[in-house]
Amino acid sequence: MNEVFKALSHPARRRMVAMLRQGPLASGDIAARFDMAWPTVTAHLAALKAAGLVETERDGTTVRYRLVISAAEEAIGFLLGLTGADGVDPPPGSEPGSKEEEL
Amino acid sequence: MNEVFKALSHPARRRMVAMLRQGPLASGDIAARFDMAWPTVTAHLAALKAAGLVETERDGTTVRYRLVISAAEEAIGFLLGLTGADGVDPPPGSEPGSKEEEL
DNA sequence: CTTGTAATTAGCAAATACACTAATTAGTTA
DNA sequence: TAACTAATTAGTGTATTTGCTAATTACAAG
Repeated sequence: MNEVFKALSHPARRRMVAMLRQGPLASGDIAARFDMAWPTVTAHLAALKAAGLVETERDGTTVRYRLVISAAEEAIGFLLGLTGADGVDPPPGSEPGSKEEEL
Repeated sequence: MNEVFKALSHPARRRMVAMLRQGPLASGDIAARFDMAWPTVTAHLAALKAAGLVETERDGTTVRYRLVISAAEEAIGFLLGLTGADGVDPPPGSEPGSKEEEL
């Protein structure tokens, strides 16, 4: 959960995640859409991967990155808890018996 | 939006936000629940305030912090876009005419 | 106006995060 | 094996973040 929020704390990484919503992309295709060096992009992708937000698949020499929705849903769970949306567990400590994985 | 995600990228700040869900709290009351120096807590609260996630109100010598839900909803909007939830704007670039405030 | 409590600001050190270039690995093809 | 493309890893410099202690501001009461 912490890794997820940390990963989403950088605008470039949020852009990457948004891009991948439309479907998997090769590392180089992603890098081409950013105004930074490819290795920098690789590092950002590695952060997303460490957070579980993306998965990779190798196809020949290219590596394709795919979005993993379930990881993003952790973050949604936390935020929806804040809004008081019904049917969602309140944040830890606010009520007995919460999952305590969060924060 | 960026400030919001950056603010939520630290576990202590997420805890603070979660605590405030139950209602406003004085700076000192918040600090007392953390294992760090009060000025450090003040700095975290300042980050939350800069992100628009909390507001302050002075009452005598005490300063009370209150959660601002609407700021958190920005982040929710981004994340819900990722999940493909219906009725939510897709992330910028994925479709023409999106608001472009995000990322 | 002095004292006491609440809270923030200043100033600093240590740790993280970011971006770059150069070097390296992985895989394909001649 | 040599050459070429795709991608990552290494190494480095700088900037930001995080936490601390000490000093300061803001109010209320005596």
